[in-house]
Amino acid sequence: MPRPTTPLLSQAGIRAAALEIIDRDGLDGLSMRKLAAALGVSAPALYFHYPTKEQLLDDVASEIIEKVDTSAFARGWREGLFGWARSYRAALAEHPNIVPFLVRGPGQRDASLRRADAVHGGLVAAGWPARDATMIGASTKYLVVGAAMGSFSRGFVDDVQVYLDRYPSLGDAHRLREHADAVDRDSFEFALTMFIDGLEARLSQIH
Amino acid sequence: MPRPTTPLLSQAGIRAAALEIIDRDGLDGLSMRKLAAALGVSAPALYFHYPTKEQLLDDVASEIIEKVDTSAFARGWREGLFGWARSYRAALAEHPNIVPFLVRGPGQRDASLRRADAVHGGLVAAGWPARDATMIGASTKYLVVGAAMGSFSRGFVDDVQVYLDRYPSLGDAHRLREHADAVDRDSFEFALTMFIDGLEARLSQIH
DNA sequence: ATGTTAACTTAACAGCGTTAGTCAGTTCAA
DNA sequence: TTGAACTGACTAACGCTGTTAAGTTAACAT
Repeated sequence: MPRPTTPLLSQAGIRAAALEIIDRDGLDGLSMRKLAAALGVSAPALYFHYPTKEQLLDDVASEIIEKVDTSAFARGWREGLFGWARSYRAALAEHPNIVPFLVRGPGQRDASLRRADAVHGGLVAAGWPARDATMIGASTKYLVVGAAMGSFSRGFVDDVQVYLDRYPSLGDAHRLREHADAVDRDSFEFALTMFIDGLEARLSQIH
Repeated sequence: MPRPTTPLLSQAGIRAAALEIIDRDGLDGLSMRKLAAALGVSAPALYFHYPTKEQLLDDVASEIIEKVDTSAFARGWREGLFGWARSYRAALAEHPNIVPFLVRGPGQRDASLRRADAVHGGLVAAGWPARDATMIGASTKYLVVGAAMGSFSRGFVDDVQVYLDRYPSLGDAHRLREHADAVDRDSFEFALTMFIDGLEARLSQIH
């Protein structure tokens, strides 16, 4: 079956199938052979569309970052920071399994750099010194990434037996997971609020 | 060469060699064969001492977490939080390459659970509501993990060409790296301070 | 009509974690 | 002192991985 009339593959289709597998089976659960099988094709066929697995994952990662919204800086630095952080976290929480990969290259991914620039610009425009703006951007990223890694880690306890053995009275792992998710979500909001409260006090000291 | 007079391998020796390789070649750079070669032994010999690579890494991770110090809570929650966070971050920054693995199981690793308990206890003893204490612990971990992932990411730019192509005027990648490290360190301190300042305001509201 | 490119195929390579089976040195019981 | 059991290594091999090479034919350009 050589050169079909209408192409079987496209970059977008490959990305979508890859992300689906990652969401379902984890980052390690994605192999080129499995991906090819899901697309009804042999593994080397993928290499006609993507030079390496790394490049493919990089594109998937960029697609996710592209959803992060920094527009809230139009309503002030406080709103901007909240909006960016929440949107960033939400984007990662939607695909927790890819986070460990996604976090590798935030320094070099274009979509990330554009957003970092927007954040920095929004902060400086609101009266923050450039050096503070850099640290605020980095700090917020720490919170987002840290929280995202938390929800990523959760995936490893689907191995629920570990918990059931330790807390035999619990019995319902679904509840446990939901609880952990809620703690993570609340803790993130908490951390973000405390951090921004601290920032506000500092800014009022500066001016 | 079967069963030598004095054993060639020990769990501690294997862990040390593994960590050395991880520090030098990255997490993906560690293979059982390479590790065995470094120890002057064949790969399957390792399986006599460790049942899986995962278990080995888990032990290495625990060894690192074991260095995290929570004793500063004896001097109050503020000092405790600062001390814990800094010690935690320092422990991870010493071996950035293992961080992505280390972060996988903080919920199940015993060394982590013990420290989480100490932190929670220290906060509650200082007058924080239990629910807040949980969120404070989680939030601080987010900052530490996020910052650690940042310094982990740095490893991927040893591929300096990426940067040199983009900023040809820079020319000295060593400087760039040091600069990034400094930004990370300062941003972490900044984030931690802002966060704890926010906490202090909140605690004074509670009481 | 012909040559080139495009999009797939199967076969294969080197490396991975891991298992099976073998073997000699050590330790302990009879 | 001998024999059995155990220990700590070995080589060979399995199935998996990302990736490359070579072959095949449909589609497109001249």
